[in-house]
Amino acid sequence: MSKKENILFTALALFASKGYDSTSTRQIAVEASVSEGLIFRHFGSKEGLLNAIIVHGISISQSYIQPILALNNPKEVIKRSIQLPLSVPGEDHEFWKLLYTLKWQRSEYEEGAFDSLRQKLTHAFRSLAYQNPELEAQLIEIYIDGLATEILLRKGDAQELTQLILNKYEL
Amino acid sequence: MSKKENILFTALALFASKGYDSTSTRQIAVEASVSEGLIFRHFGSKEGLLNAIIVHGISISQSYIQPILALNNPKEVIKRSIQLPLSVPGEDHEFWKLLYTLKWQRSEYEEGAFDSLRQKLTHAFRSLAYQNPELEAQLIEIYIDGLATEILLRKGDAQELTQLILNKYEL
DNA sequence: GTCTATACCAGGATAGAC
DNA sequence: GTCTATCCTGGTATAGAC
Repeated sequence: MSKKENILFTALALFASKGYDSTSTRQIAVEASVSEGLIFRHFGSKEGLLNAIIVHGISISQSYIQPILALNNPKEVIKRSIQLPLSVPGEDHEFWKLLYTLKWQRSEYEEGAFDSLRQKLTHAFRSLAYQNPELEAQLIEIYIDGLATEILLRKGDAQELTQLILNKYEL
Repeated sequence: MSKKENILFTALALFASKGYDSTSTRQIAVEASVSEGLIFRHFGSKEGLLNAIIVHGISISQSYIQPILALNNPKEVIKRSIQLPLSVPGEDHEFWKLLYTLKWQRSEYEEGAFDSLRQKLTHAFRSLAYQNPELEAQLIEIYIDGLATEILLRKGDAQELTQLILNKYEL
């Protein structure tokens, strides 16, 4: 791993656990075993470092949204969407925790990452003749957020909860 | 309004909009038109100020949870719980936004405010003979969080979404 | 690409007068 | 209770050498 990557992943871990503002570049440098100056050489500013993390994370997250977008069976789309939080690998949890934190802290980061998924869900509900496909899709997003909160914040096992929700849709 | 209260409400507004860490005591002092020293006289530290805000807010929030705890009809308990986010008066929105932000930022603040409500909901579902009352109660909490997010963060009108959820329980 | 040294500012907090 | 003035630390960021 290059020092640049090293800085990026160290910063991600610290931002996720203590928050962006209360993590100092000093600390990132120490934990990553690099000089503080190097952070600024590579990323320009602390904010630049944060952006690099987001960009990297978004591209990773596409990798588990893409497969759902490719599905044809509407029931399968709904099912896989609900299972999404459970299917995110542990190594990506830090990134998602950071993103959820930022969402509340700095509205700029309210994520468009899920826009395409919402559209897909809307279509799925429409083809299943639900009365209000848009709202139903929004509700699935609420489930995703809720399950993510359970997993990321309370470190709970969301398996049962996921199953309960799937049952409600007879999936 | 005393200067002390003035500091408290000004800080609440700033913390809610920009986050705790990136709001300086300097700024609070300016916006509240008091000297910076006064903040520390009254609250000891910036952290102390935050605590005062939380304590004040928690006591307010009891005022809309209490009425639900007093209900006897289980269906009514569920209904009113789901309507909770919609029923929170606009003037309390800032406080809730702050609390949701802190929840992700500093786990200490993961709120026990709703513990009693969760118990009440569990009983309600049990008396309605639901298979898994605990999980069902947890799901209602997810609805509450989701609706709160819609209202507080996206400033959306959660009326339709609330109705959709109520329909699912035939309420 | 990387480190060392350092500038410079803003943060929280305190002292002392009124 | 309140203000003014001030301290000190630690934050981000830059310069210059290797």
